[in-house]
Amino acid sequence: MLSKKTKYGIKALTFMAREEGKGPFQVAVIAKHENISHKFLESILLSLKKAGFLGAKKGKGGGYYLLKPAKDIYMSDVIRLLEGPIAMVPCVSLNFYEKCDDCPDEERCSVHRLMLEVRDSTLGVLKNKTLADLVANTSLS
Amino acid sequence: MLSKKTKYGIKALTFMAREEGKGPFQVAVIAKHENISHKFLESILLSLKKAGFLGAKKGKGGGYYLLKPAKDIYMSDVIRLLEGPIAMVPCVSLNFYEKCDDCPDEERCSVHRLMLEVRDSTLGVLKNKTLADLVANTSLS
DNA sequence: GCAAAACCTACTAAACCGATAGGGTAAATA
DNA sequence: TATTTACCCTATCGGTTTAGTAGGTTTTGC
Repeated sequence: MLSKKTKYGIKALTFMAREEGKGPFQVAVIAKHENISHKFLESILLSLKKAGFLGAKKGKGGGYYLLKPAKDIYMSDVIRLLEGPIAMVPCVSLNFYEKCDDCPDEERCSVHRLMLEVRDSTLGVLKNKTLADLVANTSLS
Repeated sequence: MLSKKTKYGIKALTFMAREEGKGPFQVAVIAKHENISHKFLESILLSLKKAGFLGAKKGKGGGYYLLKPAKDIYMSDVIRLLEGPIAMVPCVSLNFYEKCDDCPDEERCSVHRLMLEVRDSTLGVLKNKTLADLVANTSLS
C-alpha cells in the first residue's frame, strides 16, 4: 500500500511540473490545490529537497521548484526516497536488501522467486516513467 | 511490503504442493520445516481453508491438505485473500476499490494513472502464476 | 476414554502512519 | 532596520496494523 507521504509527494511534483520553468511554488498553494495538510506537505517537500529533486527559495515570493527537467525525474527514484523499497520483500530488494531470518536458502524459496518477478515487473514500469510522462495527458483543473 | 502472513501462507502452500496427493500435513510439521510460529501459521491455514484452498482433517493423523491441484491455485487469489488488495492505492483496486477523499477527479490524477499501470503489470505476473509454477525448479531441502 | 490435532476467541507489545503544534531561522521587501 | 513571509526543525499523539501469545473447545482415531 502506497503511503500518503509518497502519494502527496508525487502529486506535488506533478503540480510543479505542469508549469515547468515557472515557480517557485509556495507550500500553501500546493497544499490547498491538492488537498494536502500544509505541515505534512512541508516535511515531504523538505525530503525531496534534501534528495536533490527540489530547490527552495526563502523569503517573500519564495517556495519550492524543480531542480531538474521533469523528463529527468524518474518515478522509481521518487518512490524509493519517499516510500522505501519497491520490492515487496526485503530479500529481493536492490537498494534495501535484507536477509530473511527464516528461509535458509533464498534460491530455493518460492516466495523469493515469485517476488523477484513482481519486482522486475514493477520496476519495468517505474524506471521508464518520468515526471514528464505523468504530466502528459493531464491538465490543470 | 508483503506481510509475514502472506509470506508464510505461500510457503505453507508450496510445502504441501511439493508432495501433492500426499498429506494431510500437520501444522506443527509445516511450522517447523518453514521456521514459522505454530500458532500464527494455524490462523493462516484456517483462512486458507475457509477460502476453499485447503481441506482439513481433525484428530490424530489429521492436518491440512490441498483441495485443488496446484496448477489451479493462482497466486493472485492467494495474495488477495491473505494480503488484501494487490493495487498500491485503493482507487485503482479491482476487488477492493475505494475512492480517495482528496482527489476530485481520478482520471486526471497522476498517481492514479501511474498506479494503474503498476497494478496491471503486477497482476500480469500474479494471474499467470500458479502454485505449480512455484514448485517447479524447487526441491525439498 | 484418552490423546492428538484442528478450531476458535481474546489479548498484547511493538511498530508505523498521518497529522498537529510550536517554534526557530533565513531572506526579501519596504 | 523592521517586518513580513516562508523555509526548517523537533516533539508529540491518537489510531491502526502487525505478529505473535495464551488458553480453551471440538472432533477424530486408537
